[in-house]
Amino acid sequence: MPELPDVEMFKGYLDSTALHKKIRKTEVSEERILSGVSQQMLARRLKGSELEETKRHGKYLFARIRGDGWLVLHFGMTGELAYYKDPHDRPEHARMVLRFENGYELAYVSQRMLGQVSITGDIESFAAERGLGPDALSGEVDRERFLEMLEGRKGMIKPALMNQSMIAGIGNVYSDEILFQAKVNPKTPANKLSVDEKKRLYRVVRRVLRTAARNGADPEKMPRGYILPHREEGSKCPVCGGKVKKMTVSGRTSYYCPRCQRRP
DNA sequence: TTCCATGTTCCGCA
DNA sequence: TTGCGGAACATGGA
Repeated sequence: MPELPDVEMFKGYLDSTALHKKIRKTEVSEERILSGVSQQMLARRLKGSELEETKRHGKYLFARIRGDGWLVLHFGMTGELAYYKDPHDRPEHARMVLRFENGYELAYVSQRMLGQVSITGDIESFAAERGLGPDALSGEVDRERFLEMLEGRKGMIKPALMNQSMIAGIGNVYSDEILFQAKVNPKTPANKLSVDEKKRLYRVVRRVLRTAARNGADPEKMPRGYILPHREEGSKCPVCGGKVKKMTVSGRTSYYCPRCQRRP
């Protein structure tokens, strides 16, 4: 699930639940999810402290630990957060649990464990180490910068949009939505896009991500005319009524409308 | 039983 | 150098 809009939703969730709560205990049931920090170190850093604010960069969520540093959460393909009062409600795949003084728990849930939890002193240097480009919704990515990024790229537009070192935050599902809204075929070489198409893509990237974030990244709440709720081969295109098709683009399943998104 | 899945990373190759 | 395809990671549902 977690692309930029989903992580934005997790951010709001953490903000409205676990912020400013004193941490009594940290439990990690799967050490594999930790990256660059031991269970003991993590527990020591968090104990008696609280999470004070959150930031998001691409698909990463950062929670500032009172005192020093940031807790880093990345959700992989199946991650999410859960805050609950009764430990019996602890989700099955809770890999890390913060237990607060008030008795509540915040769980980092990850069925497939493709995500990671770590600690960093500084978000900018963390992003630089991971080779993350600017966040797709940040002011850093203005139209000019976006056009420059696509300059000279010979590869297909879809993997370019999903390339986290170019822009951070767009994944498989939302790249499909963006290309559908912009009426661009996913396999179009980036350098074959007209200037108009590139400008349109820029506008659409922001509009789609903002809209999805505002609607809690819930496919059912997307505006009419979005392909997201129709990610199924043979499903009806919400714009032209034609059939949605499935194809593989650089190893990922893509849904698109051949009529609305013609090859150049 | 086999295939597939909203992410990332690494390798081989063009 | 850039970018693509495939594999790997790990788990479970259709």
